[in-house]
Amino acid sequence: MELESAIAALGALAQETRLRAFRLLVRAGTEGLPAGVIAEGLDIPPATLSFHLKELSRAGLVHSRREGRSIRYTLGVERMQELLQFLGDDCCQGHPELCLPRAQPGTGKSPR
Amino acid sequence: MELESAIAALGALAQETRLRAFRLLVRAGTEGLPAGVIAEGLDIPPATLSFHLKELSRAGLVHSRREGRSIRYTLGVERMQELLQFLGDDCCQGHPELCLPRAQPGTGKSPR
DNA sequence: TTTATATTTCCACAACTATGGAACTGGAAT
DNA sequence: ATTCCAGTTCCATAGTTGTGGAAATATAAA
Repeated sequence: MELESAIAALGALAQETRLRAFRLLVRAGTEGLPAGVIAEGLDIPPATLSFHLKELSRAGLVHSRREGRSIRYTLGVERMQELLQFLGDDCCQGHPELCLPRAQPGTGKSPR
Repeated sequence: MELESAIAALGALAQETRLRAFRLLVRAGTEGLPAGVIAEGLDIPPATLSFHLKELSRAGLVHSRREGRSIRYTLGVERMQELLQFLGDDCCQGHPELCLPRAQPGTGKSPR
């Protein structure tokens, strides 16, 4: 991953509304969620959500497709993976134990 | 990790100069680097670097200590780990293979 | 074709962020 | 004490980002 795309991805996530939307999509898994459901979940006006989804989309962190009259958003998994990889790069090569989290079952507070 | 600190960390990294400085520190490992060396490596004026290091520091992504007349910066490993963990949360609980990168030896282009 | 629903685009305004020169502070050397 | 060196703080300025109402667009239903 290039520096530029990493910056775009990090910038996209560095904002409350977008980070929340992103996490909803992380949890929604492969089927994703329609914009309206996200707006409702976050309790923000549609214009505002649309602005933020566009930003996440520019960064490649979400994808969207029309589905009847709604538009369904899904997580951009590849980009997310690249980002995590990128952040860990080089650190891990010297000290894997320090930087990369493992998929640890019981560790996380899950976000609500 | 809380949403707020995640936003602070992501925001701190979402800027070219800071992301570069951060990566220098990732590669520098536990001994870190004095500010002057970073400024030189990034080729920016000290006032500008100072501004950015402060930002990284506010986010907990770097630590600093005076050492003679220079100030040595080191990676804030714990915070970095928390952030990676946070981004993977919930995704991993359903589909570990999708989200978390493993420490893969031959995969990375190393950043320069 | 008219009407309703879902979402986006447009726009203006306020708030925040980055840049770097100049002045300042802390520590070491003479 | 004075001078030098490393880094920080201060400040003005330019640029970027977030907000949400109103208007526009696309699809589906009556």
